[in-house]
Amino acid sequence: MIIATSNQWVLTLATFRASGYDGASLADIASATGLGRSSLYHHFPGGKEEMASAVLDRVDAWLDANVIAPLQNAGMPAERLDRMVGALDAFYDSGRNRCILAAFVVGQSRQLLGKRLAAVFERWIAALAAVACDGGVEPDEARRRAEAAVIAVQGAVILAGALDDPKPFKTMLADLPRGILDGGIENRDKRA
Amino acid sequence: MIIATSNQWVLTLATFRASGYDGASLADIASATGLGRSSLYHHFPGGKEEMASAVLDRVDAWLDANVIAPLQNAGMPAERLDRMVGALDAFYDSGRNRCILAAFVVGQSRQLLGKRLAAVFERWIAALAAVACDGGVEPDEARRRAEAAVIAVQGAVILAGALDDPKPFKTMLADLPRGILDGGIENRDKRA
DNA sequence: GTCTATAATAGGATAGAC
DNA sequence: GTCTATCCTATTATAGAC
Repeated sequence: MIIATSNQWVLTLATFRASGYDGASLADIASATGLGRSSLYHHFPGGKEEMASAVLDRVDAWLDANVIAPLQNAGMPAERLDRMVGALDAFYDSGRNRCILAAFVVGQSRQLLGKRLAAVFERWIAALAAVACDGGVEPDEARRRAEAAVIAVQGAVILAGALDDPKPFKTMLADLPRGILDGGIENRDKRA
Repeated sequence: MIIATSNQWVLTLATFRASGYDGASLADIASATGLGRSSLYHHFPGGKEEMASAVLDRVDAWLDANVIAPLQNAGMPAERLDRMVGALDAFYDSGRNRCILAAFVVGQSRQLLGKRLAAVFERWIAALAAVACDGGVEPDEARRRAEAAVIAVQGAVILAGALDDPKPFKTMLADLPRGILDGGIENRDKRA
């Protein structure tokens, strides 16, 4: 299927990101990818639901390759976190893109994909908590900081989108490693 | 208009919150409020767009009365923040409800209401920053902490919704005042 | 694998009786 | 102020030619 072997899945992702599941019509997806509506059904007999699921498959794989794996690689905790930060900066275009996970938590897609969305967040949080543990943080506190980091990413994407200004997202990303390893941003205004 | 003078606007709000603007059909709103579709048009000749705008009016008023005003009232900064925390806990039902602002940032409602959504966030951030200033925080840092607090609320609602678990939201709310006044959560694991 | 054509339905909106 | 009936368009989905 073409969406699995070309960049067209990125265009489909962009459509769902901007419009949500309910707001993205097949005409929108057809227009974004350059395919006819019938061609979409050839690749995804299950219709829009299968398209959204396929996009989530790709996002899942992207997260594994660009977030989970780098967090688990060798290196100092701070270096591993920096790799994740770089990947997130690209994925969200420094805050100019919405989050597909947040978009899918609303409306019909919540019923269709809710379980998978929870699993994605759980995996991300677990990988972040493991890095915090490697950095010497107690397990319970590591989990709290990992949740806080994921919360910060999601919230910053919302705020940057609402204000139409990437700054809050950039600030959040810059503070993220310290939040995991030092437990806060208490030293930010004292740094060089 | 009945939605402005009864609790039916809350039911309309709930529909938009759960389904987003594009996902909430007039049949859904009619069913939630108990009104027929034509009755809705009697109150809102502008259709769904006007209904969403009216809901946002009410949310705006709710924010003024329950968040902005308490933050500006007399009292210690910590007490003012606690009042906001209590209001947010009720509004989001301890994390079981989605955020209408986040829902409206996606899809068609973004085009319709984007400017107003930005204004709501700006007002909220400004009020929080003022409290931080009253607590002795420098203006630039106060603004950063205020943004971080709003980000935390938005992100925690997303995560709690995705995990179908209110815990991340409750943890976030408990840490919010410290984040504003102390600049982080560095003392959480040391508290009683 | 992509297209045109077309069905079938859902959604937004209006008219007019009561 | 609410209802029934209706219109129109958008949307999902399918059939079948190429």
